[in-house]
Amino acid sequence: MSNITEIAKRANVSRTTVSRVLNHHPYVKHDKREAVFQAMKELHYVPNLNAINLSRGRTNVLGVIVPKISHPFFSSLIEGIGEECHQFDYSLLVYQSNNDPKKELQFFDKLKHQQIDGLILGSSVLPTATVDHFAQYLNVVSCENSNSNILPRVYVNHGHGIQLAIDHLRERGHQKMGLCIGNPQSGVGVTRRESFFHFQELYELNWQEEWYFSEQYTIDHGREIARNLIEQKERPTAMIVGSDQVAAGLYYELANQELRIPEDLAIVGFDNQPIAQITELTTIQQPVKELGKKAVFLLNNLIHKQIVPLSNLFDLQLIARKST
Amino acid sequence: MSNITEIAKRANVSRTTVSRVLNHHPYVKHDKREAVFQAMKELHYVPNLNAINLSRGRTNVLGVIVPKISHPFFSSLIEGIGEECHQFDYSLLVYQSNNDPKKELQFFDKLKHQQIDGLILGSSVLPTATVDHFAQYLNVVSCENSNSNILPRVYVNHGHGIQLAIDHLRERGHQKMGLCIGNPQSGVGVTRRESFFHFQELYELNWQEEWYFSEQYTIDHGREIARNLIEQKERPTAMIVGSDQVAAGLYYELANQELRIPEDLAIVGFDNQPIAQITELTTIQQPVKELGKKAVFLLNNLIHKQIVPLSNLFDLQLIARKST
DNA sequence: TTGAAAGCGCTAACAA
DNA sequence: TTGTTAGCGCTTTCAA
Repeated sequence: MSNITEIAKRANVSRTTVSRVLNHHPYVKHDKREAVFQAMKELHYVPNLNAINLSRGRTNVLGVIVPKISHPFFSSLIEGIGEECHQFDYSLLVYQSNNDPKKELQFFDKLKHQQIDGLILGSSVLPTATVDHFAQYLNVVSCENSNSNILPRVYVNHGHGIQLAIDHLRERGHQKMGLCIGNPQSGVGVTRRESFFHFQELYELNWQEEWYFSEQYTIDHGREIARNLIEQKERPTAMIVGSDQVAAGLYYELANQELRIPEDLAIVGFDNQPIAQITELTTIQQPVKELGKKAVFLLNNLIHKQIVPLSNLFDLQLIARKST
Repeated sequence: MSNITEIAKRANVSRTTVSRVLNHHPYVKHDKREAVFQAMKELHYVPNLNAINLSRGRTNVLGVIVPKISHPFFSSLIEGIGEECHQFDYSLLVYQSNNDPKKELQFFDKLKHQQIDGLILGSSVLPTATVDHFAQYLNVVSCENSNSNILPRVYVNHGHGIQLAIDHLRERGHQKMGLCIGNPQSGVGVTRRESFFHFQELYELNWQEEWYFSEQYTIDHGREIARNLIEQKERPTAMIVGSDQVAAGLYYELANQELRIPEDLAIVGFDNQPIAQITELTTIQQPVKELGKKAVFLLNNLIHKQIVPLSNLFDLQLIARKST
C-alpha cells in the first residue's frame, strides 16, 4: 500500500502538495498536479481513511440504532436514512438494540469514541434525561417525539394517527374500540396510548380494560388477541392496532374462526405495509423513508454547527380499505 | 477530550504504560494500573478509535452490501449479520446497491481505503471475475453461490429449492408450471432459472415461454402477472414464484378475479415471510439469519488469516400450506 | 505556488 | 516491569 510520501517522492513534490492535490486545493500548478496524478496511478494509490479521520477529527460515518432491523418499519427507516447518507457522502453504521437500554448506551460510546460523527435514534427506551445528557455534547437526532428541549427530532404525530383511526371508526358507527400497541415504554407507545384514552374520554366512548393489549409485535401475537377477544363476553366492535403485522394476524385468526370483518370486528392497522394491502386492511400510513431522510438532513446540519429546528412533524394519512 | 499523554502525566507513568493498561497487557504493576484507571476516570478519558485503527491498521468494522435494505430477505440477512457482528465485537456498515454495479464497486473502495476490515456481499451483480479480483487481496464473503475458486460463500441450494417445489407440485398432479424470479442476473436468479428448466426437461413437463417472468419484486408485480396469466389462452396450473411478496400479489389478484387457489392455479413462494403465513402460501423456507451469521463467522476467520471452506451450503425446507 | 514541520492519538519494537 | 522512541498516513499551520 503506497502512501503520500511515496507519491511525493515519485512526483518530485512535497507531501503537502500531494495532500493539496488530494483535497482539490486551488494553489497547485498544473504540471505538478499532473505529476502527482501520474504517480498515484502508477503506485495504485488509495488514501487511508483512518489517517484522514484522525487528522480531521471526523469520520463521515453516521450511526443508527433500531430495536429490530428486520421490522418493516425500521428497515424502511434505515433505507431512507441510507439513501440520504449516500447523498451527503456518509457511510451508515447500523445497530440493533432489541429495546435493551444497555445496548443503546454502548452505541453512544461509539459516538464518544469518534467512530461516528452523529447518531440517529430510530427508537429509544432510554430516559429523556439520559439522551439529553448525550445530546448536549454529541450530535444526536431522534425519530420519535420527546419533550426534550435540546434533542432535535423528526416524527409523525401518532396522537393524530390515533385520532384519524377513531374518527374513521366513529363515522362508521363504532363506539366500542380496543387498542393494541407494541412497546409501551417507547415514545410512540406512550403517545398512542395517551391519545387513545384522551379521545375515549372526549368522545365518551365505552372503553374497557380488557380491550387493551401491549407488547404485541408479531402475527402470532395478533392471532392470540383474536382468540382472547373471542372468549370475551362483551367484545369491542373495532380494534386499533399499532402494527400491520399484528393486525394481519388478528384478521387472519378472526376469519379462521368464521367471524366477519368488518361486521363482527373492524380493524385499523398502522404503517401500510405490503401485508396490509394483501389483507385489505385499513391502516395509517407513515412517511417512513422521508422521516429517515429528514433525520440525516438535520444531523448533517448539526454536525456542521448549524441551528436545527427541534420539532419536525410529518403528516399521517388514513388509508381506508375493507377491514373497516 | 483527553488523550493518553494527559493520562500518563497525571498518573505519573509513560504513555506506553497507559497503552498497556488500556490493552490489558499483563506487565503492569497493580498500583500503577490503579493510578492510570484513576486518571482516566478523573479526565473522563475516551479512547480515539481512529488513532487506534490507524496504528493497528484495522477498524473492527465489517460492511454488507444488499440490493434493497427494506426487502424482507435482506433485512433479515442484515439482522443475522448484525447479531453475529455484535458477538465478535464488530460494527456493521450497511450499504444499498439497488443492483447497480457502480455502487457495488464504490463499496469495495471502502475496503481498500481500510474503512472496513471485511465485506459481505448480500447479492451482487458484478461479474465473477471482478469480484474474484478483489477477493484476491481483500476479505470478502458472498451470500450467493458462485463458481469462483477463491471467493468463500454461504448459500442455500436454490436449485434444490426449485426441485422441492417442482416435486411437491408433481405429487399434486401438476404438469404445467410457470416460473417467476427477481433479478435474472444475480447468482440466485441464474440458479433458479437453470434449475427450473433442467427439471422441466428431466421430467418432460409442458413448459411454455409465456409462463416465465423475471424482474418481479413487488406485490403489484404479482398482481400484474395474475392479470397476464388470466389473459392467456393456455394457463399453467401452478406457478413457482421466487418471492413471497410477489406470490402474495399473484394470489390476491387471482382471488379478486374469482379464481380458486389451488384448484385453478397453485402457487409456491419463497422465503416464508409473514405475508406467506397470512395468505396460506406454500413456500420454500430459507435459514436467512443463519446464513448471515455464518457469513460473519467466515469473514472473521478470513480476517484472522485462517483457512475457510469456500462452499458453505444450507438446507432449504418446503412448507406446505393451502396454496398448493 | 510550494514545502518544512508539527501535530492527530495511539501502538509496538526495543532497550533497560 | 517500565520507558524511549519511532512510526501509522494524513492535514494544516507557517514561512518562504
